[in-house]
Amino acid sequence: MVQYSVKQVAKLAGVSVRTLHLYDQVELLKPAERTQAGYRLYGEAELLRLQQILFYKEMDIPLQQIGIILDDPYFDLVQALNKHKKALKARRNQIATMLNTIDKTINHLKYKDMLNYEELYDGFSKEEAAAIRKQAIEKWPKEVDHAEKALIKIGKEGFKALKQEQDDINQALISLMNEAPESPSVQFEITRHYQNIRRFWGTQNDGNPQAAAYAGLGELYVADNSYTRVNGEPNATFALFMSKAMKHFAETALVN
Amino acid sequence: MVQYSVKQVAKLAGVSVRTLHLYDQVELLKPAERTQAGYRLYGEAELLRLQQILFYKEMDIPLQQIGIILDDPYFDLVQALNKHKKALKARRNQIATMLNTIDKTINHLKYKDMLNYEELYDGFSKEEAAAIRKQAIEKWPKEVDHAEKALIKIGKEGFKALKQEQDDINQALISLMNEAPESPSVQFEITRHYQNIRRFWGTQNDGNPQAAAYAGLGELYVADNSYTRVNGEPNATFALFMSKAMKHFAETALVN
DNA sequence: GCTATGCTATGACGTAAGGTAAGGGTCAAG
DNA sequence: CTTGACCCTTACCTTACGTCATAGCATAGC
Repeated sequence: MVQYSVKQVAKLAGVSVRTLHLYDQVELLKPAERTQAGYRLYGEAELLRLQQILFYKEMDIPLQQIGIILDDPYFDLVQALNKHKKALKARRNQIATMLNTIDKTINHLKYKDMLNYEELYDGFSKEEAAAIRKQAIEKWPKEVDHAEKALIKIGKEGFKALKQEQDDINQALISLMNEAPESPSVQFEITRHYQNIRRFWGTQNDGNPQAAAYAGLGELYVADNSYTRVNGEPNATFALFMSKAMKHFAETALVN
Repeated sequence: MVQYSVKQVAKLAGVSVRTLHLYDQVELLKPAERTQAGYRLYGEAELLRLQQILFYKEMDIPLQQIGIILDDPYFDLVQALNKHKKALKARRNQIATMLNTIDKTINHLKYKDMLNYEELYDGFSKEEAAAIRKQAIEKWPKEVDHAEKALIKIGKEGFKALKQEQDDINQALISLMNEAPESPSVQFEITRHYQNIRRFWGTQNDGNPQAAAYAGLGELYVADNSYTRVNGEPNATFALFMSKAMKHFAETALVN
């Protein structure tokens, strides 16, 4: 009968001694016996059980559950695994969403100060050009070319009109800042705001993806309020107001 | 100047009161002031900051980091986000691996006792048929049909030969159980084992994916040792031995 | 027998982001 | 003046260990 000490087991299985102490304490893996001095001694059977524990641990199954799996012969393992699988999938989707948000934010920050496109957007202020370009990049991170061609196609006059209307809408919204973001008057202007934004975003699809994107843009305004300016100055309160109004709009008007 | 109590802020932002207490404690979000009685009072600015906190929290960024992002104007946010993105991607891939393992295990468990295919595998024992079918399903979960057609195509004689060799290899390995799993003699038999298994797995691709799959099969043997039988009885020690030998083989011989 | 070195034991604290009480003030309405 | 809703702080619980701190045991060399 071969016997192994904690350190030997730890090395064989690639875990720490502390882990073995813990597993002993929570009754997940007890040593086969103890020496007079209290040293833990493990046999082959325990090594096997440890392998099984690690097998399930690889799937991120909590230790408690592993104990049940290994000790309760009537446990419905398939059902438990399916449930766990569902949880993992949810987590995976959540991470995918976070990655999207991060990408958007990075693009946002990266191109925020990119103000050197005079030759392309000749005739507009640097700030205007950068704003347009940024919004394009946020929508089509890898298709900036396409976006810029589209903007050029609009032409200077078309773009100026677009910009004029955006300013117009902004002024209207600023004057409504004391109203509730959900109030009809605000939501009316928000509708115009949305329509105008959509021209930059193209018209590929409508409904839910657009709703989420629009609400997300509102959140972005809050995270970086240099976007929402009042009389040329970044204004945090206006940013918050806009994000609330946009969120409300997305959740009501844009629900398909 | 509008003031909000904890409960009001909590409701507005969709967080718990406890969370506000915590953020106060860790200096992430302090109330604008306190009443005589010690009640927390928040203003619009704090509401905005809370929105920003939640914005970053959505990306799973730790609170400590969020504090730095919001308070240190020289913090390189883009770099930090890129780093975080990398971590998230790693986590995503890890979850993908776990989902694969779970799928394999579920299939393994599900079809383990499916022994009613006499008509298809006529002439072989039920156990043999089930074993074949299970391995097929593990490799092609959604292409069992195809797999079974392939097996039929091999024909009874071919299959019997395959089975014979498998038994042969098993006997050889059992007799080598006292050797080290990494020893040349064991690894030689493992090579045969691998070749034979590969016939069930097809020959689509070789190299690393195969290596991981083979090592994974070894782990599966440990998790359910009814696979590795000695004289018809499940044998845990043999399972452990096999998994070690297969892992070693995968890590040395199968490295491209 | 003594000691240096290495292994082992238990106990306890820390981690992240809160949940969940316990025990006790505060405030406005009736 | 009481009631109910709200607020406060303190503190323990969660996961799966890492990291000491302190102290007992084992073995090899002298």
